[in-house]
Amino acid sequence: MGRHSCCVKQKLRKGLWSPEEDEKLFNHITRFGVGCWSSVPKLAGLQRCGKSCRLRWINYLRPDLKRGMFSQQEEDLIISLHEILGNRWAQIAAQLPGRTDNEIKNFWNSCLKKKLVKQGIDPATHKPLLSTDHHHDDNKKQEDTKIIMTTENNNEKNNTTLPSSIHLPFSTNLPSSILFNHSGSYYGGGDDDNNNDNAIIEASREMFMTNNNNKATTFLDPLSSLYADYFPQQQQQPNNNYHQLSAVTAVTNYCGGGFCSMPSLTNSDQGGHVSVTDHHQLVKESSSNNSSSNMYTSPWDDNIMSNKMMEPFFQFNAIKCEDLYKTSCSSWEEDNNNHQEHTHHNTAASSSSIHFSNYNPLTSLSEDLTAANFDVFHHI
DNA sequence: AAGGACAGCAACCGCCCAACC
DNA sequence: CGGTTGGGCGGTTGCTGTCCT
Repeated sequence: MGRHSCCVKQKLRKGLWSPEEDEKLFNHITRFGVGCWSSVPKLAGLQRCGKSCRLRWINYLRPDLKRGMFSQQEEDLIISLHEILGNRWAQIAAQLPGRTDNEIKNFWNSCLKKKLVKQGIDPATHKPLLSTDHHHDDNKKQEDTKIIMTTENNNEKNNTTLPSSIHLPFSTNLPSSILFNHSGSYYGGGDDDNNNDNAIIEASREMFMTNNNNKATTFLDPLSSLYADYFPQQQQQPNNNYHQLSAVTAVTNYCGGGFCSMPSLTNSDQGGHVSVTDHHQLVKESSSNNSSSNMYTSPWDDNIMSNKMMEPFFQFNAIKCEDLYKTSCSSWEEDNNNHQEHTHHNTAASSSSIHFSNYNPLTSLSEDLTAANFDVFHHI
């Protein structure tokens, strides 16, 4: 059968997706939904085949994707499912919410397969390898166990090693609900300047979105955990400069067509460098008729994750954190040296849609930093 | 410091299948 | 009923970053 007809057309781009392409696709799908993929490129203004768009959406842009490393539970589940299902990655992926078949397939081929072999298990049959080497025994198993534990311990103790993408453990840092009034004043969370230990974390809880005309609204707050991951010493060095850094929470009005001024929607900059993207989903808990407050709950609440009201979504590019950090913190260079893994972002490529020039890290105000429909609020 | 080897992963390719005409 | 089209899936490739010598 060969190539799809949609791919036969000339002048179709191939290879890595640029942030601009991602944004176009993201805007299109969020606005019109997933329909006929073959028509998506034309409607979205992309020089890609529909298949490529579909793949990009499913494997990367979809807002419900879980990112970051596989947990031990996920790993075990994949192995178990593979034993039953074989290489039916799509079926395996169906059992792991937020994971794509491609991701699982890659994980299997790059890690799990080798791990099983090391443990003396045939990854194809999940039975002990019939090897002439009878020493795939306790020593090897212990070694493997050690490797796994070391990795996990590192993740827990030392956040300086970032995965290529992060699944934010948001629920651990966010209050269950945050109250704001309609002007964006902050009512909830905590921002105790006298207790700098958790200044970033506490302050980053500030987020706000007004609800317009009883329609769905979206917001994102990528920062409370991003800071914990990006600048872990923040919590260890309460007197450093970091607490003066204000975090920016981008807020936009979904119904107002506000995606147009979103920052880059990709975590893959053009150089293919590592960067971090997170997707956040808003749950508007209360009816907008309740004028006393707008209450938002953590989108990661399991009960709410199944709630249809969470449909609108956002994603946030951590480059913004870095840009802001550079802008705001005089000790950037110093920190930069300590976080080389974090510095590969092509910030120039993706910072065009948001400007920090007017940003005052020492005040607590909100201002419209970008075009219409894109509001930025910040805190500390 | 340089370069080769390796690992990880995004994206493409080719095939299958179902829906539609 | 056969041809066409489009979506889905698994295998594979190739790029990039990291590690190792």
